[in-house]
Amino acid sequence: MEYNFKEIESNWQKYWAANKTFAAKDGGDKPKYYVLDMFPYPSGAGLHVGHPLGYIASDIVARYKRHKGFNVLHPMGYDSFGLPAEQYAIQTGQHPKITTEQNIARYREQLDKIGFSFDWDREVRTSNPEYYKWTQWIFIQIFNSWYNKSTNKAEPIETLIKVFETKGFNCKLDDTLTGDIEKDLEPFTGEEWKAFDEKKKSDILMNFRLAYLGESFVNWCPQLGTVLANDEIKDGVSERGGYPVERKLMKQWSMRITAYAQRLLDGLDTLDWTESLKEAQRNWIGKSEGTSLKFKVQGSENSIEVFTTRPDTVFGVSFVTLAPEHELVESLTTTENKAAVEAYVTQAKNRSERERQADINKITGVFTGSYVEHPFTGKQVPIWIGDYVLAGYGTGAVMAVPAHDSRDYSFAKHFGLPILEVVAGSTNGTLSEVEGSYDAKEGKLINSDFLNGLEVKDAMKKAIAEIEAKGLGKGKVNFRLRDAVFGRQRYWGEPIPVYYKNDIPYALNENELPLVLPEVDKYLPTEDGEPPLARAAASWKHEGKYDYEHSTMPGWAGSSWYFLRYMDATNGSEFASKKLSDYWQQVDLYIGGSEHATGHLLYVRFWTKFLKDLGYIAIDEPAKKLINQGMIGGTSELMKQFIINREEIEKYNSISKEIIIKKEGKEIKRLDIGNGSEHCHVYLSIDSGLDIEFFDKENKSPIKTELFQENRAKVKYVMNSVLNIDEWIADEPYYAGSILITDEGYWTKHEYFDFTENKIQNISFKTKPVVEKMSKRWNNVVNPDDICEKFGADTLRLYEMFLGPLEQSKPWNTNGITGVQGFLKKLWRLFYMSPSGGGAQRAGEDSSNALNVTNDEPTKGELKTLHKTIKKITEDIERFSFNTSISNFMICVNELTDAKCNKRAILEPLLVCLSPYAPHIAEELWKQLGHTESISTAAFPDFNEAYLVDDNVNYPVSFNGKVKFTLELAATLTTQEVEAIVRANEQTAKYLDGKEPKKVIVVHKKIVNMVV
RNA sequence: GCCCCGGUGGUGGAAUUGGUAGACACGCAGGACUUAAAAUCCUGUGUCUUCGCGGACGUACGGGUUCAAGUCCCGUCUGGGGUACCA
Repeated sequence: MEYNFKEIESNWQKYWAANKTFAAKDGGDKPKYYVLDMFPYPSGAGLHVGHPLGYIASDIVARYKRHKGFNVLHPMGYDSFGLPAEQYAIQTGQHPKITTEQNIARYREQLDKIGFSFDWDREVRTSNPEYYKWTQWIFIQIFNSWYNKSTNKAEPIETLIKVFETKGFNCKLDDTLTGDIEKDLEPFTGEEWKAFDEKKKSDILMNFRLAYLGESFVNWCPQLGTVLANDEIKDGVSERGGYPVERKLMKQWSMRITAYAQRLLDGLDTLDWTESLKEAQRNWIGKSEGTSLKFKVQGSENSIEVFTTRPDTVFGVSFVTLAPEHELVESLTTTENKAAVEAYVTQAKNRSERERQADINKITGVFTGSYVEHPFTGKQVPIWIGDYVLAGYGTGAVMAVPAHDSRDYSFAKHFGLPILEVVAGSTNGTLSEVEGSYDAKEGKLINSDFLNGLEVKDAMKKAIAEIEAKGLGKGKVNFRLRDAVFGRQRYWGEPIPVYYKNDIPYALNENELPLVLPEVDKYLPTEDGEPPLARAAASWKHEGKYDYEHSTMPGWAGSSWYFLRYMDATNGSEFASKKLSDYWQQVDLYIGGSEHATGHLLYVRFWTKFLKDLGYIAIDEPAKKLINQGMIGGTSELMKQFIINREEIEKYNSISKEIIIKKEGKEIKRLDIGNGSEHCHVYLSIDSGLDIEFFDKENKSPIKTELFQENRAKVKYVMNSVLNIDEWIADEPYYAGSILITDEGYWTKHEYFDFTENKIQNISFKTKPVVEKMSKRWNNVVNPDDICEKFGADTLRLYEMFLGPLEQSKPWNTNGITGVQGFLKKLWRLFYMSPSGGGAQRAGEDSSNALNVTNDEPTKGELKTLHKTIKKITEDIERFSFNTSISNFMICVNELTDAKCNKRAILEPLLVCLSPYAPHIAEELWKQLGHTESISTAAFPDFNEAYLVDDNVNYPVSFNGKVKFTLELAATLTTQEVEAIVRANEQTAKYLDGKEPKKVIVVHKKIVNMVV
């Protein structure tokens, strides 16, 4: 019987669905294991072959863990709110819900064909009101919470109100609250608080809420009509669509993720994530320790506070720089500098992110005309304004130490400001006119009064102590991490569950949820720039009269807690019951792309910590172990094409032409191509040495011919860089008029010829593979469906794993896939050996039609093969090395084929080992062996060391580290005995050449090395 | 610039703790079967050298540690990813 993967695969996919084979049980005796794939956004393009890479890996682990006796949760769902569906809705007027549903249906169809063991009963969609009800609910919890620095966790806002009522507020909380807007708060007493009106109370509390409405600079994208988070911008343009982004001051909903900065940083140490990913998060959080320091403005009551990480260099300050947006800019500017400063500030503020990035090396700035006093020397220090100082970081002002900071250095050089050296580094005290600054935190302090002679580290401590003692500032930690902008001026997202009464935002009550996304007539902003939700019917108001919030939540809202929803996907009264979240705990294995490093993976950690603080869940981190699967690139197949010179092509439109094929300058063939004005596609195999020339038949003159190499054949029709011409033409009749030429002959009008006009069977037309991004544009997109159709899902699964290590990026090509399919066929034949011949199929011999598996006792060799395989596969899965396990299966089947082994005692356990990788064929053969239950219920075979023990060891014998020959010796021999035997060996004598070895090293059961 | 990860045959890659470098697979060459093709099977395949036995070289490059280095250390080159006036 033939291995008929199509029938087998569709049968088993139906069986699994009908029997809910992979439904997870919520409890029981088995230990739990939670394997999760990163939430896919169902895009209109469907899945290409790169997407399922991680899903296959996680599916293997899920199936393996089931065999190992775990209760496995392996769910899948859709992050189904998002920009592309909305952009499509704007263009076509079709509701994004419809597009989204179609895309999901397509995704599902593709996923099903690959045979994943997802528990589809738990599917979630973020755009489903049953789901986003709880996203809104969590938002309300965050809104109703503040971060208590003394308990170091989030608490209900009521506890803060209690504090205000009893003690009031003395402004001392401000350095513990890291949001951008609480700075301006005035102190108040408990009595005063009680007397405040509701608006005032609301405004004050807004400074503490973890979800808050605040005015801040945002990344505004006019083309998309919305704000974007930092991680949604790449190179100064929007990640989706590539539109320019500008800075804009806006009132916005934000999340106070900065309150969690330290915990997000500390938590990384407890996670088994890749170092590079953790490093990316650390950089993004960007902790820096330093000190604040006040500089008194001369002739004014004001002082400028700066943040510095180098208090040791305070004696090297030669000027102070303010960000253009700094609040003191106006008051510090002297009359004579006013015009220049105003012009500069206006220009700097209007520069978009993109422009700032583009001329990063362009140094700009302006002098205010004012001075501060140096806090220690009392000398006057000029105040400058420069856009290299960011308003949003630290205090928006820096003390410039050009000798020891490269940015200050360039600024000083550009404007001719003094450079004062205070750390003797590599230049040893003679820097002044040397190129560049000395930024290293090493060396002894000079020219620095009480710091002189100290090492940088000690000088820092002493400087901070002195600054604090003088009341000029204090030690401080700063984070680069910004609060996350939460509002989006878009339609296709979760409505923010807030309404406004007398200009005060109120959260909805839980029983009012979900706040369902209203219908609108258009998905565009209104004429006066309000978000699309402002188009909702006039009746869409809270209690019929109060406006709802018009912005919606960002894409990351729904994905920040979805892993919890899978635990209890249909719960109507809670986001997930405590009982079930306690049972399922953390995700044990999370697989997804590294592009989520500073977005999703930071937000999901933030929300997890928040929910834990309020006692809703027991875990502090969402995923214990995380693997980033590598990107799959595309392989394009370039065709070598000859065309008429582009400038002259018009001229030859109606002239009858032919092409001349030349070999080593000599003409070997002429082919008539008629007088059509359409392009004649003339292609030459990439490995050919022939030359092609167009020829004008009417004027009997050659036509200027060019080589063109931009055309890409659809990769679907190319295997090992050989184009399947017949398939290609059948699918793309546009190319039917082409001429394809190789050294063996040519193809034209659906027939093959050699150069003497004889019809031939085929030619091997070669294309040139180049690695590019997988994209429709390059004709190199490969769909998993096509591969499943042609080779089967099991082959696809194995091949994706066989390509290389999961975490490594690699281009897709289908070259090796036949080897993987060959392996499955070979496995199949072990079960269907012809009773007469057995093993290797002789040429022309049919495989047996009946299953032919015996109950004979396996030999020692067969057992060794099996147990070696069990051992390796187990080790490989445990360390997520899937490519090597495929190799090991191949070795196993090769050995069993050589041994002509068709014994049940060997083949049965082998099937269980293989079933996580190639589940369909394993199920089918398992059933044929007489089992009535799914193979997924079988226990993973135990590996028995006893079968692997060899009687003999093949010792490589080396001389000075170079292996010369091997000796098979009994494993029981001691190292001394081995040495004696090797010394006595006649081959040894040859290499020793009569000399006595200086030293002999024998590593037991490993190697012998003689030093001569 | 800074941070992270890589560099092994014609190709994808293997070598888990320093112990026979190139497993497994593709491709290629030759052969078997076939009217032919497909499918399948067998043999060979790192480079150089030799008729052959064999020998020499070989994991980006240059050094080092070691009886022994793809693996550890130092320096250089190079590819990919992240990030960037964050004081």
